Amino acid sequence: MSDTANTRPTLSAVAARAGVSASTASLVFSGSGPVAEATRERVLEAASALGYAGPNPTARSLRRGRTGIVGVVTEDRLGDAFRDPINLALLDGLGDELADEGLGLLVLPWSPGSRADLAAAPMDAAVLLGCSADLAGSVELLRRRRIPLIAIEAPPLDGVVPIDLDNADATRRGAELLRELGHERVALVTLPLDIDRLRAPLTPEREAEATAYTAMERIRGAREVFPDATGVSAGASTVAEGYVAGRALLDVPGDRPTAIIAQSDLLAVGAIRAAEELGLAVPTDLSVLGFDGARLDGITSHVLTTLAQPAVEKGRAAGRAVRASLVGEMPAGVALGAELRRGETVAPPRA
Amino acid sequence: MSDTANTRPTLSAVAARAGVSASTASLVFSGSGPVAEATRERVLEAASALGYAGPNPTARSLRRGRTGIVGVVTEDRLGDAFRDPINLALLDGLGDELADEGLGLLVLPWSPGSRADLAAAPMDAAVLLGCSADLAGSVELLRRRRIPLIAIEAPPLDGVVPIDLDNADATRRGAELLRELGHERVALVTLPLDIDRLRAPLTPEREAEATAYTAMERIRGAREVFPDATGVSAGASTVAEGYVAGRALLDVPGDRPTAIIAQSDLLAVGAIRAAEELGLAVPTDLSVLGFDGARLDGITSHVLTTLAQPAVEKGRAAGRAVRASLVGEMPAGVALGAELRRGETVAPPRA
DNA sequence: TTGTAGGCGTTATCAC
DNA sequence: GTGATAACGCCTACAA
Repeated sequence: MSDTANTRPTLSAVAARAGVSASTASLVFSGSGPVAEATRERVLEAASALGYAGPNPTARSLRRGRTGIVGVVTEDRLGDAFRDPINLALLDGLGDELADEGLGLLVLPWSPGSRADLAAAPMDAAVLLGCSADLAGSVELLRRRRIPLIAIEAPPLDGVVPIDLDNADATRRGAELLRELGHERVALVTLPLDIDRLRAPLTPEREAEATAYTAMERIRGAREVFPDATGVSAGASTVAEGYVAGRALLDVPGDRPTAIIAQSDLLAVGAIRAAEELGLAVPTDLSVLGFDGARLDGITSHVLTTLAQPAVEKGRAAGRAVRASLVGEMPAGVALGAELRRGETVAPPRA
Repeated sequence: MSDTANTRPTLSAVAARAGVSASTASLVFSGSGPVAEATRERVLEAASALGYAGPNPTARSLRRGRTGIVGVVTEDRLGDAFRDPINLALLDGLGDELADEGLGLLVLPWSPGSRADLAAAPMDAAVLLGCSADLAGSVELLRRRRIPLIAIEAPPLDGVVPIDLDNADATRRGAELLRELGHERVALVTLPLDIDRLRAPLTPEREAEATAYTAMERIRGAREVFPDATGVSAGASTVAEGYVAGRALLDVPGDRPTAIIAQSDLLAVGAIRAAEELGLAVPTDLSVLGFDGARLDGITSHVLTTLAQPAVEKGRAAGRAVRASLVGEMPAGVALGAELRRGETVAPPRA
């Protein structure tokens, strides 16, 4: 048994066995330079004899100054971040765009529960996903590392490339539709306002302390049309939470809202279920507006009237920005738009 | 402006500025060794003056022989792999278990569409996720790299630590329940049989060439009770696919099956919808058995009779196996069991 | 076409 | 407590 049996073979071991120098062997594997056919074969033979699996990625990274890894920072536990269909679509787009470059995704949860060590994670660039103001700390850290930063729907941050959605404007357009139909009492079901994800009525105090950028932008857009609109914040973007929120808004004495602006389609579906359980027909007794426009497997509902966002394209745009920043460019930010898609869940209020 | 303005500062730059040696500065950051308080402060001061963000992760990895990264190899595009609630739960468990150790997850899709470069990805261990026989090639590669391998529900592979579920036995127990109730014509709706994910009737030929281990094990378990059972394979584990499969099985002339064994809850829900659309009541006209037992947000259905599997625990077990293998142990495999959970979707066949 | 030399940024070891 | 030295495994000028 040879003495190299137990330790990973190195390039020089292979070179030695093949009777060439390490640099020549290196050329065989990197392909960046001419090597005589005979030499190449001897090297490959030595490699397979030794069980050499190719250059050590870490050493190569150090030498080249590139890891081939892109970090994806999420504000949830892994599973939760990926439970949102919009994030999944985004991930598809991002993954596609990066896979071509041989870049891998390193998932970095940055939530109160478990937070990855952003200081120690090897990466060439990072995409900030469920962005809120709470991210400021992590951004600071990554910036010191001089890691190019791409943020999806985040408040403007110095030196961070924004991939934005017109959350406020899109919501405003949706709200205008409701107003044109004659609605006046409109309630909101929002995404979580911060990492505490408290499920509770909106209050000026809570809004003042909110950190979730997307949620706040959508609220802002709604208020441009219905300045006094209030409502409840959900604990997550799920049908179950939408249902709870819907009950809270609809199962009340006195005047109910005639329309609900939900900040995601899942929340909208939940609200609709709450309404129907209370004997309210959608859209005759209650109009419901959603947000996202992603296909929801297995969740039956009316055809939602919703603000459809280009989620896959968001991911692609982020991927392109990552690639640009890796070749030293400072990529321009991207602003994407959501589109009002007319379904069957809004109508004039009952006379 | 100093001449170090444009390049990432290094540990020795910091050391130089603080007037100490690199090794001493290193101790300040790694904390592994005694450093005089005054020295420490001077070093930290120099670091912040230079904008040093801590030791370069790649260099550290090279030196320490550890990257702090665990690869997760999936057989789908990212988005698709994470669309399955079972995988999400598993990821939660795995992430939890690894986060404590400061280990990050590097997602490596290994599908015909986009396959990560398993030879070049830095990692200390890998978890094989949507495992099928097609993985053999990638396993071979990773094994040559001497990377500890943990496989979730995979066919036995030399040197790979298995985290198994009793797919065959659990399905058999479910099938036995159906037989005891008096069912004789039982049809299967299976998970995809291979990476082609063809949606089509089961045939001996297709089964012979199938590579998806979990699907085949569950088929095997069903056949222990209903040796002649046949059915259709779905193109994915979704309600939509379950619906299509259900139509194919139920919307036929002649004797319909009186029971369906679906290989996931999503498929089961789809099959139930197909049945009801055809005017068949569940469970009176048709019994449906699911698999998984995960909570499905927003997907309303009967309370499923299903084989509930410990998905989070699967992830945790994999995480523990990873940790063990990183300290040089060869972890024992783990065998987990699914439990028959009686819901309201099975009943005796109509007389 | 091949080899030599040097360094990527750290940290472990061992002296002092 | 601190510092010199070497090594982790590879790649790339440059020289031969």
